[in-house]
Amino acid sequence: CSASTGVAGGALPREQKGAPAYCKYWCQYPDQTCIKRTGSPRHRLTAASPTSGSGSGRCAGAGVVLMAEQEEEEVGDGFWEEEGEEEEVYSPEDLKPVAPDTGGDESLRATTAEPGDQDESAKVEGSNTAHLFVFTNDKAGMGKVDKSKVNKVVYEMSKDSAYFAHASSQDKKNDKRIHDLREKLQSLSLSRRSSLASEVSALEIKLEKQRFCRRVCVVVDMDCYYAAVEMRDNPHLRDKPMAVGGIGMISTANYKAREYGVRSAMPGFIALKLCPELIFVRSHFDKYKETSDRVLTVLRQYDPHCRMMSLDEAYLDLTEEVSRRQVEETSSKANLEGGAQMELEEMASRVVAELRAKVQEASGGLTCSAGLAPNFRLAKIASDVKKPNGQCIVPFHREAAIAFLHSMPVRKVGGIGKVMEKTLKEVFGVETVAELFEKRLELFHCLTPKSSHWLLRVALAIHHDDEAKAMAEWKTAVGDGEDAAEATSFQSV
DNA sequence: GCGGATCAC
DNA sequence: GATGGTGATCCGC
Repeated sequence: CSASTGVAGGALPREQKGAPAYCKYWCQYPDQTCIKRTGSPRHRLTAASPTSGSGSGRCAGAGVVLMAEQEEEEVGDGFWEEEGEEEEVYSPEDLKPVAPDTGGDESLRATTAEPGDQDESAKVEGSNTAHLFVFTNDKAGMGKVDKSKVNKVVYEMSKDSAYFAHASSQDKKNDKRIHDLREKLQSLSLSRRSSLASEVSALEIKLEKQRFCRRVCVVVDMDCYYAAVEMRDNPHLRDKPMAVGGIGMISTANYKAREYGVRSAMPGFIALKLCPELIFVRSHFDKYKETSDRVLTVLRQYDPHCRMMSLDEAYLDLTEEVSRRQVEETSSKANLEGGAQMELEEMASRVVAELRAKVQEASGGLTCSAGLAPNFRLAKIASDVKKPNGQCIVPFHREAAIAFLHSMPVRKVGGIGKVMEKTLKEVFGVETVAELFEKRLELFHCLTPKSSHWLLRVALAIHHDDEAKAMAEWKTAVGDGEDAAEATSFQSV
């Protein structure tokens, strides 16, 4: 899971969407196993300048708002833990606590309310800087960490550096964009709003037709992978705070280290300040690769086309495997009783639990976490929910998918990074996906059509290309009879 | 097509 | 003292 790669061994970016078919980096799988299955392009979103009419086409001025379109991984590591097999069927209550900014840190609770001008005023020395760092967003397994304390240390160690100066200057530019967007937002008239309302609702209906809920998408993510491999090979490291990487940058930290707030993508010298007894281990990519290959062998038994996104993360489509087992189960049970088919959720969970056990065996005891959902965007997010060594399933119907996603902070969505997170929060007051949906008219007013469309799909828990294709395949596989009628019933609102 | 920005790992 | 390296994509020019 986590692993930022820079440090030792030299620069090893993970494979991204839309990459060439042959991954020339760490995961050298010539047969394309290392690229993501759905190569949808990212796009970047721009705010229309207040002066230029938004409408179609170009808009001069203003800046970038976001990039998007992918079901990318949260860098979510979990902490190392050998026991505690967990399995989770998602239900709304369970996820409530996951919601946005529950953990302390009032400093981040910014100036959302008044859309006026507090441009330069907010120079309150260090109070508001956590968002400048990638590694300050919350991660699995760091619940007990005193975030404000960590943020303070990070700030103290950084404030005079060139890095910080650069980050601040970038942030300032973004503040300007935020300011422009706020102005744009204020220009939203009632009549404009009502025309947007009909436009957007028509779009929702169209998107809804792309929904397909019967695909079993699974994201498997190894728990703090590099650190886990190192601890497997050096068991005495297990009860000590340890990080893979160096003084410059940390790839992965074990759970002991995370108790101190140490995490991936954090510079080692800051980590050392947070945890003076931290042990640094240099990375051994050959071992990670070798173990990863063994894991891949297991995964291919379940989906021969499974894709490794990196050494520690894989995307599988288990639709066929689960369906096959359902049939098996039904026919064997039919001899005894009337044999109702086992629920899709139940069978999928069972298959994934089995898969994870095999992964653990094949990797010499490493644990992984998994997310199951009707599309990969959701599965990716779900894979982080029960980390470490657990799995989370989003039931295969529309309401569950939406409820699950709506409970999430927008930052959990692949493609929304720290810049977009701040923009959404400060311009629209949006922190969760539910709020994203509530503010869809405002978004359509202020952002480019492309941006708004993408965000609407996110808010509806639809992953378009992905699902449309899967649905088409499913329909043909199933034939055109009544089953096809059933297929359409799944997409109905 | 380039430069800048964002996101991902 | 000090904050990785790389690919992909998109926008504005």
